Amino acid sequence: MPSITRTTQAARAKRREEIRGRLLQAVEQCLESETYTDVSIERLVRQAGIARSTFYVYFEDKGDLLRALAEDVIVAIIESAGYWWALPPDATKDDLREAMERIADTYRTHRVVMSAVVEATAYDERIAEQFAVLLERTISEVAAHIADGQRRGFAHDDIDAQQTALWITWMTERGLFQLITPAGAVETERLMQALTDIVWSTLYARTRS
Amino acid sequence: MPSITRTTQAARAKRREEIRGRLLQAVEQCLESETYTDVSIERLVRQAGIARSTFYVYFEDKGDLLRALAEDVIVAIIESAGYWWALPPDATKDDLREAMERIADTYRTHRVVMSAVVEATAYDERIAEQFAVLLERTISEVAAHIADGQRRGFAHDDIDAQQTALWITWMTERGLFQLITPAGAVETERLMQALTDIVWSTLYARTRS
DNA sequence: GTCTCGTCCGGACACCATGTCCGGACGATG
DNA sequence: CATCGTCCGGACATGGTGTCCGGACGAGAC
Repeated sequence: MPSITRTTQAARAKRREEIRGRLLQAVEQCLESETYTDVSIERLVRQAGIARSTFYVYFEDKGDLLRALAEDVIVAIIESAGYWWALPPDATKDDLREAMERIADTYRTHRVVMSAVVEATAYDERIAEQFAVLLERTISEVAAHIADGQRRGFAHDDIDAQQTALWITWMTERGLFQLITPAGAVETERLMQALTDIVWSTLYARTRS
Repeated sequence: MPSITRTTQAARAKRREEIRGRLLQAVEQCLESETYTDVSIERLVRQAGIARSTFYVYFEDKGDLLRALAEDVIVAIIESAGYWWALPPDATKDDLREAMERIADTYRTHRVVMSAVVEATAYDERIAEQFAVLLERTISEVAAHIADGQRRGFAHDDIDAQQTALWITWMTERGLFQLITPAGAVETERLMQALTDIVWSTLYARTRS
């Protein structure tokens, strides 16, 4: 007879979550000192203190683990980006800058995972797909924001909402990645101001004067 | 006694170039049907019709081969981008669009190699370095163009030339990559028009009226 | 107290790609 | 015919991956 007490199941689930959490934590630690590509499952499980064979009980492969890690981060980014399109029609340039900086902060907070995701996106199809969802979601939100602004008169009506949304999203994503890259000895404040200026002059400038 | 006739040396060099060329050609062919990461040296040399051991006489590794391939392409891109900052002070928006489209054409022409380079940049340090040179070179050219325009009155003087150049370059690079990516069922014309609009309203718009 | 179940460990295995090395073949030169 | 440069083919060590299995162990079941 299988032992299916409620308490047993709960205990099992808890233990499962505990080990799963150890793995997620371990990969973040590994990513502090190594590139995602360079992280081997061997070192990963040693860091987590579990057997290599056990790893495959929890995740298909390294990519699966990263996808699990990325999910929460992507949600956080989408949420923080929401402050932009929630801006009121009469928002000032400073309001826009603050919204942009909020997104940048989220990127910085999750810098380790985001770097790995961008890296893996280059050659792991499934991660690329997941990342594409983030991009597409953002693009459609930006496009909707522009179209809404055009109807309500706070955005230029002679621009192509869809295509402009593409470029602005690509630009922002790429720039934020540069922001969290080790090589980037960038001056964050001036950088974010410049991004704000570009978006402002592209979308709103001529409707305020 | 070693045989070092002039004709011998010339013949040897020619043969060397011939094999080297076969390898460069083979990798381009492989990249038509496979990702850069998925290309194995085994298949590569089979495609080129040489022995695997011979490969290592010509290149250190796969990355070395790609770097060799990328060099020419990068030169071509820098050259085509030059048409932008060579635009006269009284250039129209259409002139700008044509300059942008020229860059896009170059990207498309070298789509196979550029895709591989962007992919490899994610995890191959030395290729990343090479790609960074392209970016930095472009950024400084754009920055110089903006600064020049500010002095001569054809560009907005209330923008940060350096930081704006960063964003515009990142945006363009990322967008052009999307343009050559298989997933991108993008409408090229509208897309390039939108890029032109963004750059125009950011840099020049208020100086012409 | 013993049985059984779920779970994890440790190790073995086959597999694959990489980079190095070497002996043999071959052609061109002196 | 000896020599040199070059390429081929194959062997080898290395290191990572994903799968599999026997054994251990704790916690309920009876």
